[in-house]
Amino acid sequence: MSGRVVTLKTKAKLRARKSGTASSVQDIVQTLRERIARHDVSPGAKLGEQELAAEFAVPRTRIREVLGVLESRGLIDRIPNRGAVVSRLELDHVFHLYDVRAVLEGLCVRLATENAPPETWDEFVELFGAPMDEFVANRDFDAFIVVYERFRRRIIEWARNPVAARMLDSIYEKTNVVIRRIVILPGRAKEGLSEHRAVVAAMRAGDGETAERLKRMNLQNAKETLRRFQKYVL
Amino acid sequence: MSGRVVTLKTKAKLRARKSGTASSVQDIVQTLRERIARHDVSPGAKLGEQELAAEFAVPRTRIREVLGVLESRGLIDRIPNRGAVVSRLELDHVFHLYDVRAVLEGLCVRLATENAPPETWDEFVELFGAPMDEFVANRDFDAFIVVYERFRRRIIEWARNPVAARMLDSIYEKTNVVIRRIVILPGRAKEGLSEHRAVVAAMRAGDGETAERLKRMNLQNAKETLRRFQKYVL
DNA sequence: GGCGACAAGATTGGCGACAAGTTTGTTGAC
DNA sequence: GTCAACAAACTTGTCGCCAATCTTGTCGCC
Repeated sequence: MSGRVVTLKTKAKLRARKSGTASSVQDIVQTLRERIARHDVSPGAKLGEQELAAEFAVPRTRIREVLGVLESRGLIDRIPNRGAVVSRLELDHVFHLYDVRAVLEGLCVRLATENAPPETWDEFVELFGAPMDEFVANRDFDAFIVVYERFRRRIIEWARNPVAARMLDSIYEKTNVVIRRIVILPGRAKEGLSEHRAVVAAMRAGDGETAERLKRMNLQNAKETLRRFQKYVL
Repeated sequence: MSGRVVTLKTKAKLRARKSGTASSVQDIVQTLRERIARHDVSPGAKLGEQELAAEFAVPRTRIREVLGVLESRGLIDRIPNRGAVVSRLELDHVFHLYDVRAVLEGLCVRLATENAPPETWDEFVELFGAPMDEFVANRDFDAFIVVYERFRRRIIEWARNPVAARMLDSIYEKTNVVIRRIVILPGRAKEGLSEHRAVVAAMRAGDGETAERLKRMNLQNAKETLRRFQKYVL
């Protein structure tokens, strides 16, 4: 009896030592989320339970729970008795996501304008000026996107609406790849930049309603560009 | 050895025969969802795993999975090693839900106006006329709400945007109770009715933008009423 | 009498083993 | 040579057991 207990304890220790610390469900979800978002695993690829269990050195039950979370977020599809595959992004679905994103970001822009002191946006008046012009001229889209995401996060932060924040998060994690493909489309970065200047100006002036309308137009335009160049994106 | 196998098979058969068919995860989720939405179990009530396992005659593991789904939908809170309780609706949270609901339903109203043939809305021009007036006069709020929900479902159906549909669904399942408490507030039913007449009229005329704006105003007004009478609602 | 500590009971968490189903590879006949 | 049927290996689905943690009740001390 005591021998068995020792065996269990030993196993636990071994596992803990072997891979540093045992990964929690949340950790694994986060890792896989990033992989899917960055297309490290391509859509349609199969996610085997045993495979993942071996990689993360955790029991299969835990992987199963992870896959449940990923499924509820709509990142993977599970077919009974056949396993889990990374969801494919249908073009129609992307359009649906963009329509929803437009109204939600519009809402957040308006709320943020109401909640934040106007000086908050000076930083972005500055950034969306000369620096971003230079990024566009140099085709430095990485720097371009970094600034965008910073703006996005700041808006959500000041909107102070966790419900909207959660929903937008689930949209971003599905469309991250698409966003990167849209900005490199001809003329889109420049166009998006001037649209954002208008948004930020309205926010700085404290005009939430206008900022909302402009933000929605901005995303409708992005969607329209996507529609025109869909052959090159998906 | 073979005796053990027989035991297991016998048990399975017994379970299958005893309770008809074994409930699937989805079935149990649906049942609990309704209970929570209808306040059959009050917020703050504890949901014991063994208790539920006994009630539905399924292994505890399945209940665990069910609780996982309910948690990801935000219907329950799980405290490690202490169990699951039905989430309380904070007033602030309700306001956040209403802001998001306003823009999402606004979107759906606009899309539905664009997608559906105008005659689609004749049914509701009719219903929102004399019949609903009568319901308000008689304080028949149940009939009143039935018509509203029919309208809501029709809008979502014609909006043809599964993303928005899903998000609105998760909002409704949390605010169902609140909706019922708002319509009985003094004057709110009558006010809401006239607002809806305007919405339907715009939809019938094919003016999606106006319909969207009116729908958003409608929900902002509902929220405002809720704010004024918050003491009596929560 | 009240408060703190300890032990017993109960509940949740984690895991490995077994069962069911699917895919793949092989063998046989047409 | 091709197709179908069967078998074996592998993958997913289900379940019950054991460990960890919290709750509760009791006892002893201040």
